[in-house]
Amino acid sequence: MPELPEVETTRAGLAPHLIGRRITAATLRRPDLRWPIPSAITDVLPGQRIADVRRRAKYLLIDAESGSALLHLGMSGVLRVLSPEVVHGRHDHVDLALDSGLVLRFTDPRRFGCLLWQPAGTVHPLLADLGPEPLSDRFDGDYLHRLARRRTGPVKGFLMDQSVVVGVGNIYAAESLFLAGIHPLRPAGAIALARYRRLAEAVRQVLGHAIVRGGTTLRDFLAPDGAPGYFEQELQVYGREGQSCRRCGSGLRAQKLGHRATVWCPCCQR
DNA sequence: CGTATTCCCTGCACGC
DNA sequence: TGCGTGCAGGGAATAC
Repeated sequence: MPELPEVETTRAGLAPHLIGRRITAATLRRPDLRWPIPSAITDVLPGQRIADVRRRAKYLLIDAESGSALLHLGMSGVLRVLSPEVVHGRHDHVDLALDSGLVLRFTDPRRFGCLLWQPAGTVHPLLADLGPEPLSDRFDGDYLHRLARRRTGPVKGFLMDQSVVVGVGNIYAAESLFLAGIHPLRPAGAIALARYRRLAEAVRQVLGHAIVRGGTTLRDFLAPDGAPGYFEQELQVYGREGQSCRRCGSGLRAQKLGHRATVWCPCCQR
């Protein structure tokens, strides 16, 4: 389940294969993923050179001359650079052929991902209202504290709101709150500045560490080179319901928040 | 505006 | 062995 570190890992893995290459063809094996794939992908993109591969939030942008292909991996999306001789499977929905002779293949069994088009000089609506990058200078405890003022909902949901800060999904929200010692159900507006400073630092630390580790592998995420990440071995609370806290030994508690599993340590998180 | 809920989709783990 | 059920989850859309 790609969150920001997995997307960043994918970006870094793809970039050397893509930057400077020309796209020679686009093959769609179905017309849509989460949304219809725009005609520009087959009509405009082929023939263009890739200038850069960027990430914004959990989106990947493949910058070509007249615009960018905008990709989201959703829950189960994988991008790989392969020899075109590799036989495609049932969920290999899109191939972008490169002048290197290789293909960029987008696989997504659950089809929560998307492939869209952002014309040069425009910002796609999906990117228009996103919050700051968690690893940028715009994100810190003062910023979180200011934004949380009128929020009465649980801090976990606040932290996962992509208009507040991008890239923090269910796994890293749980881990960051554990590291900061904050109870995930505490109302966002009822947390002091000092604790938000701690939380912002925890988010940076957890995400930064996960990127270094190559992303968390759960179920169906693989990095572009096929090497699984192994951050999951270091998870403190996520997926550990009923087990004991690695720090204090207390039994970890769990509850549904919205539709998301939420796990915390009743002793370490207040 | 903020908050809670629903929905999209498939593969897998589970129980009988 | 096979079937049904529940679950996983990003985030847009919807309803208050």
